[in-house]
Amino acid sequence: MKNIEEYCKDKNIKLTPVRLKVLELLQNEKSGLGAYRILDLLREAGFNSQPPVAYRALDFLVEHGFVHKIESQNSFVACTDPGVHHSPVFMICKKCESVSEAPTFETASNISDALMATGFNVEQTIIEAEGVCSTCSEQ
Amino acid sequence: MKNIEEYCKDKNIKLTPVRLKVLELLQNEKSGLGAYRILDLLREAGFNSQPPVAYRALDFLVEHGFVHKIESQNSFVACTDPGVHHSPVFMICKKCESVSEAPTFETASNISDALMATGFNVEQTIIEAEGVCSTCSEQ
DNA sequence: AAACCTCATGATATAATATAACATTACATA
DNA sequence: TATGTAATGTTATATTATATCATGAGGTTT
Repeated sequence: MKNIEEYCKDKNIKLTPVRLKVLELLQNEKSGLGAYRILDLLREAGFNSQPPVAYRALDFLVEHGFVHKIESQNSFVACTDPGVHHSPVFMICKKCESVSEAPTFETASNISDALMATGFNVEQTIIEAEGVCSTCSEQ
Repeated sequence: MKNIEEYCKDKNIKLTPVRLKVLELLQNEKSGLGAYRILDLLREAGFNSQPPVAYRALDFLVEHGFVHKIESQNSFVACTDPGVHHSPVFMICKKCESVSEAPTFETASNISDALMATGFNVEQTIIEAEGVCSTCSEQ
């Protein structure tokens, strides 16, 4: 959170009440949350609950790297390393539904390198692994 | 196509007219097609055009690896190497909108290895790179 | 202070993507 | 023929996302 507050101050952008609330909701969850789930939770917390409210907050948070979208789920998770530019790799557990961001491996950027070598100019990568997390595997 | 026909014969599964048509539509496209675009094209070709028709055909084709879903676009592309099990890596061009399947790099499976080493049991990976293709870069 | 600008929010409607559920058909084979 | 299974037909609806226009809140300029 301190990273985020500093980042906002530096860039002169505003973490308004809705935005902050959405960020907190995501930070309290191990799974990804869909926009309409977030909307429900916002309503419970006394916020206005029309879809654009949630989507605008999410757009803002994603744009600034505070939140990531999980494309294979149409869901959102809080970034575990906000303010630091990175190419996230997600591990999605089929059993407990947790979504965790893997520590950035060299191999992630190796993919970009390999693609770049074929002439394709990579700007962004989306990497999501589905499987079973270590905790669930042990059981 | 020969691969696909053999595969179907071997596994005793049926490439019915709608399924074949959807596959052909995708094979003729460099971009990903959305389900409702496919639905329109099916209608033009004289097929029944209710959403489940397209989604069922797509489910079948994806299940058997003849088609891949591009998660970041909610679109579908024909597989360039059907019948051969692989973890595809897609290159999505922002300019011409082409979607191409990268030749399978070792680095792709390296990601799995790296994640496995952390204790996460990978079953499937989704890897999509957004950027500019070599053709568009040259211009 | 008044006028103005910009960004954020409010509010309504609708677009785009996807599936549930149940009825019907087609074809293999017992 | 009857019976089972997979595929298709059909209707309705769920889920995800955006367009559009109106209003408000807070600065900056005049």
